[in-house]
Amino acid sequence: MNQQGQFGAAIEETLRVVGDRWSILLVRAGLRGIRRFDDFCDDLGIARPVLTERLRRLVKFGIFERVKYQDKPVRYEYRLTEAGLALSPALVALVRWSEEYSQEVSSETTLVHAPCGTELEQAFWCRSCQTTFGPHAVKGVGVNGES
Amino acid sequence: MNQQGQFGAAIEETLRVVGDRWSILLVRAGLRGIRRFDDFCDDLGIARPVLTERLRRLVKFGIFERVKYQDKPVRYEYRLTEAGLALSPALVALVRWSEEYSQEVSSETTLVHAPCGTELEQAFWCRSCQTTFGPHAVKGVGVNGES
DNA sequence: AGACTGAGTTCGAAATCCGAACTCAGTAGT
DNA sequence: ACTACTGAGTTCGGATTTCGAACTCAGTCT
Repeated sequence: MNQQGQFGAAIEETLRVVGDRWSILLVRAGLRGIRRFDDFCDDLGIARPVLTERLRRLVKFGIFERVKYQDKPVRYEYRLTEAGLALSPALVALVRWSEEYSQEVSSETTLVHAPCGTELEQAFWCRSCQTTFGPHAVKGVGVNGES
Repeated sequence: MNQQGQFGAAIEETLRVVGDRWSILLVRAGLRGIRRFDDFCDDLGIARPVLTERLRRLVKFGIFERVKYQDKPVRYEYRLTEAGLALSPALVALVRWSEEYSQEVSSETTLVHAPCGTELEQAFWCRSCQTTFGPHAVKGVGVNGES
């Protein structure tokens, strides 16, 4: 009871991993260099039991890894894996969206192209055509279409 | 009790809107052409009371609009607004991620550039430099140091 | 009249989330 | 050697969300 269109079941799967209120925030914290349990806790204001469970799950799905960083009292920290870092385009997309469309306050920060400082735009890139294009030109292959 | 880094409070704000288990799925369903209450319900398997509440909130935040499409028995449907459509880069980023990194099954579908059928890549575009670039060249972002 | 549609509501049970306090191993200070 | 402190978690009871199933309500179809 759930036929998927061209966007595929892929998203559902992804959201099963990072689709809750905290996981993406944890990834963002990871990108900001946060690694220790208590720091995640303080930074996000997440309840400890929830943090425990969430980190455990993210480790299981290969987004964070639990690394021992000290022996004396054994202590572990959580680092983003390559897969975790690879979520940054999604984070950036969300930031861009809020800059553009969110009615709320915020957004003192803007994302820019580091070398030149120009505000970045997000686009899809076709290697064959050597062009950028927007969402309307995206199609999913493997399944039958419908508009 | 929550100092945000250079990724800004923007994400938090966005996640306050679409950061639950269903909202992004609803947007995706919207992109697939789904508009009616019962269709969302059947397609996603979401519980009706939750769907009611979620749609209401998404309307409030300008992602969907509630449109009367019939008078006799008054009936409304939900359509994505421009702001809603603008979430698609984020969706695409998530799909791309799952294609690349998700260990689970799935992913018979790949996203392509409609005109030519080439698998798409996602990139940031600098209007000044006329180039595309990846997440590493994004600044204002808190990916300070570390590989 | 009776059955059906479509957009919701209402309900009680089940799963999640929360904050606050506690554990446990080891370290630092006196 | 006693006390205080760290850091990564657990354990608790209570509050919030979610769930599925059944119900409502207006109008239509046969």
